[in-house]
Amino acid sequence: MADNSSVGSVAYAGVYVLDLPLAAECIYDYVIPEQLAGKVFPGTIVKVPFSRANHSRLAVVVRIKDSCEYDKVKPVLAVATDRISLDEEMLGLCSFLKERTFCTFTDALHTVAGPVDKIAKGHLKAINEYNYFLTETGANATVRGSVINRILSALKDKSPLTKTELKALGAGKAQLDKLCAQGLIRCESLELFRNSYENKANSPEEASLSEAQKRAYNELAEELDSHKARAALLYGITGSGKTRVIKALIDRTVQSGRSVIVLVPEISLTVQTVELFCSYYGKRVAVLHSSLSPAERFDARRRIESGEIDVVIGTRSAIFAPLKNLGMIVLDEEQEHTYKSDMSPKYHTKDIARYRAAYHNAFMLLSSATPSFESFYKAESGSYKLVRLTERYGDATLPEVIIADGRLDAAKADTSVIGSTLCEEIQKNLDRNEQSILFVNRRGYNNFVSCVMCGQVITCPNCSVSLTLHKKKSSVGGTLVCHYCNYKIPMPKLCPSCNSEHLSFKGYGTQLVEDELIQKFPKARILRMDADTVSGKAQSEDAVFKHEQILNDFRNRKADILLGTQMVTKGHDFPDVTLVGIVNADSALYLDDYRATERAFSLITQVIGRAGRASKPGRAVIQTYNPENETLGYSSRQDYEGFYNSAIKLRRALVFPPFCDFALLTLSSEKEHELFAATNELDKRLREMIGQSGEYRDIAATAFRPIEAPVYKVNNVYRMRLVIKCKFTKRLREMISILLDEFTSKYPSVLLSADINPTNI
DNA sequence: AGCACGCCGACT
DNA sequence: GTCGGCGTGCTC
Repeated sequence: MADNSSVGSVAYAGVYVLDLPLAAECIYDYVIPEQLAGKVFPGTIVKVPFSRANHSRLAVVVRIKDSCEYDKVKPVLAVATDRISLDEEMLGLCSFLKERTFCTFTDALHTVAGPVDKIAKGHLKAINEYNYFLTETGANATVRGSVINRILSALKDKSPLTKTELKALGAGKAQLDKLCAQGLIRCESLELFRNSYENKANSPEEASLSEAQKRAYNELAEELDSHKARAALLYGITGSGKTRVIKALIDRTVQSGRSVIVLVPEISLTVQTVELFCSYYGKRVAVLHSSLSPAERFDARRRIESGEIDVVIGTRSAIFAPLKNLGMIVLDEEQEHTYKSDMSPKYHTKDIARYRAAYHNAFMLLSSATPSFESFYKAESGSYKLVRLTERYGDATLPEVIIADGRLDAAKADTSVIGSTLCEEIQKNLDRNEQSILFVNRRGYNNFVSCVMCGQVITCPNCSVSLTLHKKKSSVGGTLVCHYCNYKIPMPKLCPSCNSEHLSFKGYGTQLVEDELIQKFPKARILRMDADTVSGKAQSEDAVFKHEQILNDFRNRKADILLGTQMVTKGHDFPDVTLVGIVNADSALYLDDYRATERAFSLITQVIGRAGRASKPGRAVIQTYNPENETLGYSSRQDYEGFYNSAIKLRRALVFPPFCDFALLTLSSEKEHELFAATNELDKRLREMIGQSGEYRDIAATAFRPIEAPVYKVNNVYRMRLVIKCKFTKRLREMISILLDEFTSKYPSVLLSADINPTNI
């Protein structure tokens, strides 16, 4: 134990020890020994002795103080690394994440600063390019050993040469080291950054802004120039040219010497936007997204930290890009659910953006054609500046929307998935040699296989969902696939439970629609884009590539019809597409989530927006059995504000977001009995806490009864949910923390996690 | 008595 | 998480 009664000022470091479970995590105090005086600051990564065994552990210093109540303080062992430390903003972000998402400090640290522990241990290093120069001694030297001679004469021709180039001449590491030691050559290492986007740089033509765009730009520039942590919502209909306005604002920010983060919902869906920015800003831009390797990610961080980057573009984790002097943060398509992290820490990018904007006095710009109700409400009520772009740019006009009533075909006993109206429109497009896009909500062929005799649906043995049939065009057999755990079996010929050969196939996905298209339009060239055609694994690097390839093929007119899932609906600009079809709008409209209509509106509006983006007029065919549906009406008129005004009344009346928050507690376990016991006790304890005489009766929260998760079992893990309607205050966070603490120790086999304002309820 | 095993609680 | 402490219960 340190003797802290001696003279002089004794300093203590308050630290978070890494890799502790949530229950053990708190700020531990360690005394800073004399030899480390002046070397330990908030943000320093240190080694400390921990637990009875005093194993050396990594820890992050979060504060320095000159006294300490605890009487058994141990000393800090050492500064773990000088390669990396956290600045004030990063430390603040870690605490912010920990407090609001109930994650461990270590989880927060990884999210904010990357694999700090690996970097500290030297597992992740920059790749160095070694350059060898000929010294004066070397230039005058005459050597025989044939390899050495070759090295020197090569360097006499051209200096420097890289290690790789010299190795090609047969030079080994030992020989190079020896020559260096003899002073004949000298070596300089240069950090080499792996940057896969570098080759995308070129100089595109500058586009000038339309009058409407200029007005929007001027209004937003005023907010940007204020150097205050202001926020604005750029609400612009599809095709109004929001990206041009944003580009102009980025220019302005960069010109004023400040940096920018541009966030996009998904890189593979926004390749065009990313390429556009890369081409404008060249080497001053860094691209960050989830399919980068740890090494590429590390390099990108180094480039950003070194100050050579003005613009970072990326998906949600790019919000943590360590840019200094941030001037603006843009969230493009701000309503997209991908901005909410689905893994611990379950943060919302917008909250982090607000934090960083406040820290830097930067401007936060949200942009969307179909803003989230939360954002539009804030814009309407004045906390965000609201800027509208209400006309399509250039000659483009809004597409004509045709609602195709599926009941009419059904009455004619037509069981086709592609109804008569949509068929006619596709045919017209094929005749005129114009392109069409079809949106189908689901992948696979049929998503329900059941037995006509015994009624059993073939389900996944690991999950409580039906298996989806996947098969090649018009072939027999095929594979049954679970879309949750990827369990696969060959399609059985007989019912697995009663051996009957009468199986029925219901529900359809992209593969069946593709098949039907081939039958109806044998001459049409069709491209299908869904998770299966893009790649087996949707998140691999390959996926980005295949994605791009399909889209490029379509843009280059190698196909007449592009058919696919959500992927086909996002901001791609296809000038020759004059028809879009939504094969089944009902599947989006009737979900039991309170935000289902909001999402359906957004989806349908986006799909419609794909048609007629250039000078040719476009049409959109929406197939539905509910042509009178209100949401459908609003989206077919592209009337966001009408939709918002009607829906917000209901939200207000029911006290739903944005007028309240939801906290979702999920309990999961492989052991169903223990899950039940834990769920009941959690329910009881929660009601006690917020009840009449409970210690948290002041927080005005309503707890709903625990229910099974929408998919009760996934990968043999059972899941129960408990929803609390509340205001997300400090008191509420405190209560949830206590619940989490109590339960992790009491039910070790049950995992309890909290998610604030989850994307689905 | 001596030790294997499992549960619990502490960790600055 | 990881460790040690300590109870239980079995074995030499």
